[in-house]
Amino acid sequence: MGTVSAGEEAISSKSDGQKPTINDVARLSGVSKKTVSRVINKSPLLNQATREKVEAVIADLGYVPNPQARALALRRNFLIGLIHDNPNAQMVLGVQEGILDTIRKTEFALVVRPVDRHSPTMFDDIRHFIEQQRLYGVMLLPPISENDELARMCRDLGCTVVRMGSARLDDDAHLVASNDRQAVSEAVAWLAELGHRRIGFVAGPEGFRSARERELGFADGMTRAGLATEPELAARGDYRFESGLAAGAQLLSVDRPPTAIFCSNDEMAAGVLHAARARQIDVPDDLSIVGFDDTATAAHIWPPLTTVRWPIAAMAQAAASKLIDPANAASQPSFFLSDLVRRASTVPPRE
Amino acid sequence: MGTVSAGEEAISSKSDGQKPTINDVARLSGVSKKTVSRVINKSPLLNQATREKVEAVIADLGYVPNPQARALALRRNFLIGLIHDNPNAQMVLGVQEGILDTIRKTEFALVVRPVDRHSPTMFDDIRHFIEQQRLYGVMLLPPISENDELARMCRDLGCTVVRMGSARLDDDAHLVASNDRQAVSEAVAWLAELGHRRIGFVAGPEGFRSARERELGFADGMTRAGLATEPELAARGDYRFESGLAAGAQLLSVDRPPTAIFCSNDEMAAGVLHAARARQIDVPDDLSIVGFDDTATAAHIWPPLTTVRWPIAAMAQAAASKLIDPANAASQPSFFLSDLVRRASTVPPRE
DNA sequence: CGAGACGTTGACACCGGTTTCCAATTCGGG
DNA sequence: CCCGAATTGGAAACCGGTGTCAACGTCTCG
Repeated sequence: MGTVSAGEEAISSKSDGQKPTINDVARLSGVSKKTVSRVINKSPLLNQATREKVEAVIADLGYVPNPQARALALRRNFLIGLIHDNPNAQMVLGVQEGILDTIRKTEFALVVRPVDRHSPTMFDDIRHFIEQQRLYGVMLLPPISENDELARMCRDLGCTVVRMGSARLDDDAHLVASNDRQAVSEAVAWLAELGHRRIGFVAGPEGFRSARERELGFADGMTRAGLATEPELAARGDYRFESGLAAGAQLLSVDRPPTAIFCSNDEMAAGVLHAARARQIDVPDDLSIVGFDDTATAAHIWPPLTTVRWPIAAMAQAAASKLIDPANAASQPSFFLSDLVRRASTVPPRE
Repeated sequence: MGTVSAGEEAISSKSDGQKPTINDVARLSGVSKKTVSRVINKSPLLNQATREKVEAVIADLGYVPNPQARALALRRNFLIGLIHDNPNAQMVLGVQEGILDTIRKTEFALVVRPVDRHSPTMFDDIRHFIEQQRLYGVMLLPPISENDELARMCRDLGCTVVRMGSARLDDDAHLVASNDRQAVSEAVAWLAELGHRRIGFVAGPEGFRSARERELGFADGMTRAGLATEPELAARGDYRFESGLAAGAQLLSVDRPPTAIFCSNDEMAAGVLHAARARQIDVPDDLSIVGFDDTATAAHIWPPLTTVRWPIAAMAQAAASKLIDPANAASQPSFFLSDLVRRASTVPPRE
C-alpha cells in the first residue's frame, strides 16, 4: 500500500490468475486479516461501517475462503461421509439429495463411499476413508447401519455418526428410523380389510434388522386381524429378485395357496409376480401382492405394486441436521412414519 | 509429559487424544519433518535405513497425513466432484462406484452434487460448489454434460472437466462416451433379423444429445435393414414412464400398428408395455419391445426387456483416470461399446 | 479532567504439511 | 591425506485461514 497511484490501483484486483486470499481482501480494504476473518465469520463485535467496507471488497474480488485452510486452523473440517452398501439405488440417491438439501446453504460437502459388506477389508477400508479424509461425521445407511461395531469404530475415530435404520439402533441424537414394523402391520390390515384370509409372507434375509422388523410387523398385523400365521405360508428371501422368484414358487405350490402375499421388499415382490405369472396365476385377480420400499420398479411393473413408501428425503434431511449440528441433534425427529401406497396389485380375493 | 519414565516415554505415542502429526513422527524417529515428508512422498533420494525407520514409526503411530494441510501447502486439493441431474439412479450409482474403484488407492475423494437442470440458479450453484470446495476436477453426467457453457465455466474456475455422454462432446482427454447411435442401429438390426418389418420408434426429448443419437441410430438401422421409416410409427417422449404410456397409446392406435417398438429408454419401454397391456395386445407375441439402459426395471418387468446396456463402470473408471491424471488422460479409452441384452420381450412377429 | 469501561482493531503465533536454501556428512579420486 | 562432488538432514518461510491478547480510541462517570 506504499504506492500512491490514486484510488484505481487500490481497488483493482490482483489479476495474477490466482484466487484472492484473505490477505488480498485485507490489503485492499485497508484492514487486518483478523478483521476480514471476523467479517467472514459474522463476528458480532465489529463496526458496521468496517463490515460493509470489507464486504464490498469481498464481493468485488469474488473472494471465497479456502476451506482447506479453514479446516486446518479450526482443527475440524466440513466433510461428511455417506457410507453405504445398498442394493437400492433410488434410496441411496434419495438420501444423497436429502442430505444435500440440508447442507446446501452451509459449507459442508458430502463425500460418498460405497462399500462391500462382504469384503473382509471393509472395516479397514472405512477406517482408512475416515482417517484419510478427516471426516467430520458419517452417515450410515442400512444394512450396514445395523452394525454396532462399525458405528463404534467410526466414533472412536472421532466422527459423529448418524445411523439410518428401521428400528431403534441408537439414541435419538444419532438415529433416524422408519417404523417398518408398524407400516407392515398396516399393510397387512389393508389386505385383511380387502377380505384376504390366507396371507403369505416373504421375509428378508436373516440378520437384517429391517427384515426382522418387517417380520414382527407381519405377525402384529395378522394377530390384530385375528388371522393365524401358518408356517407353510412363510418363505424367506435375500431381498433380491431371484429369491422372490423362488419364494413365490414355494408359496404358490402348497395345497391351499395364499390369496395375497406380503413381500419384505419390492424386488422380491417382482419375483413373486413372475412366479405367479409362470404358473398362470393372475395378479391381482388370483393373487394380491404387496411390496416394500416403493422403488421405481414397483410403479412400472404390471400390475403396479401396492407397496410401503418411507419418507427418505425427510429422513435424510433430519439425519444431516443431526450430523452437522450435534447440539440440536436430539431436537430433530428420529422416527418417521411410512405410507402405504395403494396400487392395482391388491384387490379383494376372488368370489 | 514432565514425568521421567525412562526410554518408554520417547517411544510411546502421544496418547493425548489428538491425531499424530508429522512432527510427532519426526520427533519419535529422530529425524526432521522434511525427512518424514520425503518418506511420505516417496522421494528417491533417501537413505533406505532412514526410510524404514520412519516407516516403522508411522505404522506404529498409525499416522495419516492431514489432507487439508497438504492441500494448503501444495496449493491443490484432492477432491473431485460428481455433478449430475439424472433421473436414472442406477446409472448415477454405477458411476459413483466406478469412480471409487479408480480412486480407492489414491488420496482423492469423491464429493457429489445433484443439481436441478431447470433451476435458474443452477450455474451459480455449481460455481459456488466448485469455488467453495476448491475442487480439483469435476465429472459431468448426461444430460447436463451436454451443456458446453457449463463445461466452459467449470474450466474457467480452474477445474479439469471430464464429460460423460453419448457422442463426441469434447476432445478425447475430457470425454468418455458410449456409442448410442451404433448400439441402437444394432438393436434395430436384431428386430429386423427376427423378421419385423413395421418397427415403431419412441424418441427421447428434443434437445438431449442422447435422444438425438438414438434417433440417428434408429434411422441407420432401418436404412441398413432396407426398411422405410414411416412418420406414423414414430412418437416422442421425455424419457419418463408416463410419456412412454402416451407414446405407446399413440403408436398402437394407428391402422396398421407396428409389430415391434424401439424405445429410447427403459422407463418409456415400460410405459409402452403398459399401453399394450391396456389394449389387450400381448407382449411379446403381438408386440416386441426394446428398451435402452438396462435398468433394474428392465429385468424385473414382465416380460423381461430386451435392452441396450452400456458399460457404466468401465466408463466411469476411465473418466476418473482422466480426471486424476490429466497427463495420461488421452491414453485412456474414450469410446465404449454397448451390448444388446436379449430377453423375452423380443420374439419373431406373429404371422 | 482523569480514570475506568467498553467496543473495535491489529500483531503475532499457530494449525500440519511442503519447499527453499544451506550446512553437514559421506564418499571417491588424485 | 586432502579436496570437491554427491548425498542427506535441518532451519525457516510459506500456504490461508483462526485464536489469543494487547492496544487503541471513545464514552461515561466520579
